[in-house]
Amino acid sequence: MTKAIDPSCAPQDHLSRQRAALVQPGAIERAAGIFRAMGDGPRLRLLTLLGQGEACVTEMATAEGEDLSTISQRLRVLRNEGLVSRRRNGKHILYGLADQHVADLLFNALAHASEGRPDLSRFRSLTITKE
Amino acid sequence: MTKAIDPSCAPQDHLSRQRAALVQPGAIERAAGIFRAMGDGPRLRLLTLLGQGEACVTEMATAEGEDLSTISQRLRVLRNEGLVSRRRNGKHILYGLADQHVADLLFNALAHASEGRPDLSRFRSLTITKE
DNA sequence: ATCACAGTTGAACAGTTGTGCAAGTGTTCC
DNA sequence: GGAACACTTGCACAACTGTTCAACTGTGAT
Repeated sequence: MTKAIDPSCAPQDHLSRQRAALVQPGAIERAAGIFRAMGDGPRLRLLTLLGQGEACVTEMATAEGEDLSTISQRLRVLRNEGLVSRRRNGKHILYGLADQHVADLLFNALAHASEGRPDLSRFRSLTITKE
Repeated sequence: MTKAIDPSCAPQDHLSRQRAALVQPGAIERAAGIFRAMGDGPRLRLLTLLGQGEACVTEMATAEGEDLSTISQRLRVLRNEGLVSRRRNGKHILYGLADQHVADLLFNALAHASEGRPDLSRFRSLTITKE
């Protein structure tokens, strides 16, 4: 194991000291958890679905052409990271995006992924005007 | 396999039709790839490091107390998703955040993860004023 | 040209994660 | 109460991912 010693590529290493002051240790791990939950195609599709408004599990299952159980499992991951809200409405359970931060994250990534003409203006307005 | 049929929890399913019009199919997969790359503690630490300015691999290795090879492998994942820039400077190779979108994503997630008093104002200004 | 330095890459192994199935809640309606 | 509906959860298995080590590439100095 060849550990690295003495960079010498920068005047002084401003890195390790400053970073510690900027973000508290736990924040990075939690942020990583959020990204990990969003870092899956099927799960991200669910989030974009919810970006257009609340939906029940059955509704999402039909939209995705998937088993109810599968959707529920995906939602569990998103719930564990606090990305979605959940409320019961009679027989159904309605899911939605947890807050504006999540909608922003979603919008930002889609914009970056679309690179150019995403035509997400309608999507953004839909999610922003939600609360 | 119990496929779901007929939601009946919403007036009509506005979901599948609208979503297709909003984001092109490939965008979600690419966005998921971005999130997946950021969804790892060690890799995300690297990005926050780069959020404070460019750094060479050795510098990051010392800051993280890791092997050079390990850091390089992590950077490869970030590079494959277009999250970091790379340029040679003599013996060293300097990495940086690819663009403002990445910095925004990073900032947003850290803000959401810190929930309250992140004190990220300095971080944001550092990354925003970069170009 | 040779040596040291800086970084990359491929392969193998261990740990993690997504999915499908079966069995389990909780709610509404009769 | 009981049946039907709308989910949820635990488990097992396959597929993926991160790390490590060794070998390799490219740059700068002697």
